[in-house]
Amino acid sequence: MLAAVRSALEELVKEKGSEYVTVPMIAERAGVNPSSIYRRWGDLPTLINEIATYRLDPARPLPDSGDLRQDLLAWAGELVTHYSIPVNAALLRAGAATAGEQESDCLRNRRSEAVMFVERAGAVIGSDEIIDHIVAPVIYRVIFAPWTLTGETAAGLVEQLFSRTP
Amino acid sequence: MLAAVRSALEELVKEKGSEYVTVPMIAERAGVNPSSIYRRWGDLPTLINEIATYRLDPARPLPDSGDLRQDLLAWAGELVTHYSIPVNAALLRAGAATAGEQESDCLRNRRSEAVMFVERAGAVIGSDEIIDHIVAPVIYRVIFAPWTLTGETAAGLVEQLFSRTP
DNA sequence: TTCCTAACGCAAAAGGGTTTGCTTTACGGA
DNA sequence: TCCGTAAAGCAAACCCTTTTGCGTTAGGAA
Repeated sequence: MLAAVRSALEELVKEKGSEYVTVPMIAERAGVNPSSIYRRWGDLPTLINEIATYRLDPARPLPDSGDLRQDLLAWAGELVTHYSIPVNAALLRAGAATAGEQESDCLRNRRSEAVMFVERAGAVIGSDEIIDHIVAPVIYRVIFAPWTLTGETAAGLVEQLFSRTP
Repeated sequence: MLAAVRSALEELVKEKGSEYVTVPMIAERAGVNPSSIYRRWGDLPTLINEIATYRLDPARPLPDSGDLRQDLLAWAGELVTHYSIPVNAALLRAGAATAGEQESDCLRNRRSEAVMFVERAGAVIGSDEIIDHIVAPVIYRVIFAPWTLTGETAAGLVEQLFSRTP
């Protein structure tokens, strides 16, 4: 059932936007009963939040070429590719609405990945800078200006980050 | 009526989060009839989007000291101050959910302001860089990690932007 | 002042979302 | 195999949201 609900939600969120999706809609598309969804998740925002979280597998292998810049380039490209898929972008937007005072899972993973890169490379660059100047611009574009997200976005951001004076 | 609805929505969005606000709630708090809201805005997402837009007055005077860096610093500080107010942050998050294929008004203004700075200063820096490395990090923090938004955030970002090799 | 129009209040009705009690199914351990 | 438990289906009831028709009010133009 989880799988059916997940893909139903993904489809609907892409088709209509998360504000216009309802529990009965999801239930019908998933071939389950609305009451099953209510019992399991309580309400729609909770459901959306949970589904939006289980994306971009935290256990996937990270780039490890030995060169920080190379790795960041691959990693950023991965990020862009992921959110270029409309479903993922829509879920991110939905997650943004429910984010708030505590860190949302969506991005905790991104932060910890950034920390790992930095530690592995020996702090030539700060993890905050990776978040501010690579992750943030990408996420910002995904949410507010998806059409500015291109194949060159990732490379451009990494290059700018590395062109700063040391 | 617009004013009453606006402040009612702002209060409720701050109290409950935008997902849990309904039209009748807003109507009651604003002292108006729900049907008036429906006739004027059509539905809740539209209302939220419009209210979230009319913030950070587009007609306000922009910093103009003659020095680009100085101006950007003041401008970024304004942005941070604005979104440090919980109501404004909540409205931004709500707006994020409804943003999508066309540019949301929330940030069109920011973009045009950036363009103005660049033109006035004679293109020593690109407007895209201002968006990517100042606006985006701020907005990202507002939405996903509000507690990382401090008094030094704006200054730090501007400094980093200017420390790049020309 | 009078008329016209647009916006709002009011109330009833329609529609859809949510809750709830009960039944049925599926799975795992005696 | 035979329970016992947890999850899901089903259907009815409940409640809130949304729509709609109509009366009222406010503001502007003749």
